[in-house]
Amino acid sequence: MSETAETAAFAYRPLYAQVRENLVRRLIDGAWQPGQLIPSEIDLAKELGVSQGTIRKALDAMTAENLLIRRQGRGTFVSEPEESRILFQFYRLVPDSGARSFPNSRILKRLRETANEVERRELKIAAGGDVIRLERVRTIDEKPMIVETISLSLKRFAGFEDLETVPNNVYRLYSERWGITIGRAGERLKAIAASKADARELGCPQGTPLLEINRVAYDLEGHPVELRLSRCLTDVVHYSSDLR
Amino acid sequence: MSETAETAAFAYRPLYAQVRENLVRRLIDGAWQPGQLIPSEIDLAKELGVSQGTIRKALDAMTAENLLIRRQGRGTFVSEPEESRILFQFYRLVPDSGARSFPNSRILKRLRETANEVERRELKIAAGGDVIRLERVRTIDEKPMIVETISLSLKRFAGFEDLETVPNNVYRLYSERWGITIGRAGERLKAIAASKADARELGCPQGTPLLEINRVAYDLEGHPVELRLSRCLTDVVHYSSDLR
DNA sequence: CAGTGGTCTAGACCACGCC
DNA sequence: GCGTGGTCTAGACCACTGG
Repeated sequence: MSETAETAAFAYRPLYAQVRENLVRRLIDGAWQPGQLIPSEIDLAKELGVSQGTIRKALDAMTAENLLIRRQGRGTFVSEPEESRILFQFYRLVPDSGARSFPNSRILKRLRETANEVERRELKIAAGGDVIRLERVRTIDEKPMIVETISLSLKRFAGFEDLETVPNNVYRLYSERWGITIGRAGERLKAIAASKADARELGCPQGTPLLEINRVAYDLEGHPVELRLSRCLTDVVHYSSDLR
Repeated sequence: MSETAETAAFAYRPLYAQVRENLVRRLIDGAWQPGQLIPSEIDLAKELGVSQGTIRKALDAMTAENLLIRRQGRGTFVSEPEESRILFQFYRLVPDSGARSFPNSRILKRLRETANEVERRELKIAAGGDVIRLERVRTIDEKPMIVETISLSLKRFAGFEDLETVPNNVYRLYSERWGITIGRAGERLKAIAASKADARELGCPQGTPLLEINRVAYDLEGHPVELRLSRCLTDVVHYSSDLR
């Protein structure tokens, strides 16, 4: 561990940051699987030759990033994408009533296409590269609420075409089938008018104001993985955002 | 400090949490003013009779909440509401180009009214209580982009009626004039159609899709302070949200 | 150079979960 | 009772700032 600090005199990096990088690498490489109990602080400290306090600082940082979950008396676990906390981490549309419910999905289309300009730019796909384009409608209490298009690089998600079904929780699918964990996402929101096609799927008049959510999701290494364009009816739900 | 821990056997609270509470109180009471250099870790440790590490943990927590700014070699300072970091903390509308610019404001109305039902509920105002209602248009590069209504409890903001002018940055005004610091805010977003009045102010056709932002802002004690309803044209700007 | 916050260590004790 | 993470302490050294 410490050799790195000594040889890297050009750019000083704290020990705990190096430890964190080492441990995140284990998640990326799949050495530590979602749900798994990882070694105790003391064992990790012995293994890496640093103090327990330094290990703790790295683990605390990863916990703050939702990569790990610590349970006093039990141990430290790798976060699972199906946990409700993670489930809602990337899903900010909530009913006005406040009760958080998760939508169901119905797939409209699943196509393999050549990546368009936006997809090439956002997903860093080379010219001529292919994408999987997934169109689906999401319903809350049977009522269509969201129509969305999901784009994935076929290079990154080899074999997506051959899947029999696409589950509701695709982030869990990414994790289980391709070992890709979504670490963070950025969303850009606008208000738009419903197109003819959107209106048909959502059962609303053409031109109805919709909330457009343009999401790019990134893996643990910070590479863009998924592009998602959602159009949402917001008559009985809203997008919730906390500023602090 | 420690007496609290001993007498409060019913509900254990870590020392650093008690220290944090003690220090936040100094901000609320105005003993520590925005921009001020606060005592060093060592001095605080001596004063409160705890170790430097415990002080550090409290200060780090407050730094994470944007209440303090720590500068290695210089000291720890109280955050100022006019700093650009804080300025953009509560302002998530950015030009599609990415260059972050701050809008100007033009006041349309400033009224004293009896609080309506929504204001009473969100701002915890008793029946019959009064509010200041502020209507303004915000422009980016001279172009009207946002029309918004700000509601404040008159009880909390005594003398607001008598102000000669209302500045663009009202959070700084709250801080300087009434010693109220906004600590966090919650926003609920919807897509709506422009009303006749909104359309006139924004120079767009009636029915144009607008992004509606419903914000409740809270002070350091967690009490609601400001209610704000914004309607935004999102043709050249978008609302930016980071999920992690 | 002195003083500040930032890192790292070592060790003690506490609260919690499980057997 | 034992092992886990959580808290608290004390002290050393490093990196940065300003006079």
